[in-house]
Amino acid sequence: MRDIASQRSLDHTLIALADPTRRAILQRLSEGEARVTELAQPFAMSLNAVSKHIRILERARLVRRRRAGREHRLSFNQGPLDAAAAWIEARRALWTARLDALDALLCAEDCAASTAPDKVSTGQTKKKGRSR
Amino acid sequence: MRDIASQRSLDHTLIALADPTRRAILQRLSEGEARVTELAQPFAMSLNAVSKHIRILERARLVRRRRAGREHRLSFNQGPLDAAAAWIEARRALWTARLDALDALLCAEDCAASTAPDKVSTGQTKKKGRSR
DNA sequence: CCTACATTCAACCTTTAGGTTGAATTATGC
DNA sequence: GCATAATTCAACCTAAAGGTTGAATGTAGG
Repeated sequence: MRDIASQRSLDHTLIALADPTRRAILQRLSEGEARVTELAQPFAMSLNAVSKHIRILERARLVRRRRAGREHRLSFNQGPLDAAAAWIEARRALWTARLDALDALLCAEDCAASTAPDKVSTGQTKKKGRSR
Repeated sequence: MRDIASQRSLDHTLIALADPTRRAILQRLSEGEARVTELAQPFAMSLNAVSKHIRILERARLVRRRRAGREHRLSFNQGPLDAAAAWIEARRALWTARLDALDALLCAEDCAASTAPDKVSTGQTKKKGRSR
């Protein structure tokens, strides 16, 4: 039942990352705090548009806001990236495992049927040329 | 000028990942090939809806299609995940580097100003309790 | 051949994303 | 106090996402 919440927050994180403007903002913030106007400056769009992007980054908790008088200091928050990276890594691991199993199978066949063994006995079960 | 293309493909990858249905489909496919109907079966939505999700996964090149008679065999393609993981890792690295630099600064101050040195001289410049 | 299956295409609906402009809010600094 | 700066709020637009249903396509198999 905790799954459904982390599902949603993963959604929010990935949605937030899936836009070049927002990725640029995050890039900037990963180098240090900034105000809204500063963040908006490099972009050929209204301040309002950037403000909305920031809200989406906040929804994903990738960005935090600290009100300091009339200006808002935005800062990067790494946490959600970890979850996203973990998800991606898990699929990669699964897939790699599967390909390795396949390699093993193919190699077993090869080893059994092969009539021209060229450096065959070196125990090479590792992932090698498989397309990917 | 190659950047703009890889930007777009990163967009497509992250957009594709930013939906729970599509992540579930990818999860399934990372365990092995499947047909459209098989993929659709676990979901409480029309076959058509799933078909559309698959098209988005194909646009991101996360899924490949092999027509075999009247049925289409879908398979997982890991490549785009690598790019996404790389982007995420780069921001994490930047951020971590920055926090470490900050820690170093703070520690330098602490070391200079501290009047109640409790195990101070142990050369602890490492990242420790910083929030994250 | 003809039916039944696997899949997409086409048209439609509703919600959200991404952007605009203009007005409201709130703090600063003379 | 008052102009001005830093933000957001509100209303609107257009396009895309995510879903539906119904018809079209193409292949399989008795």
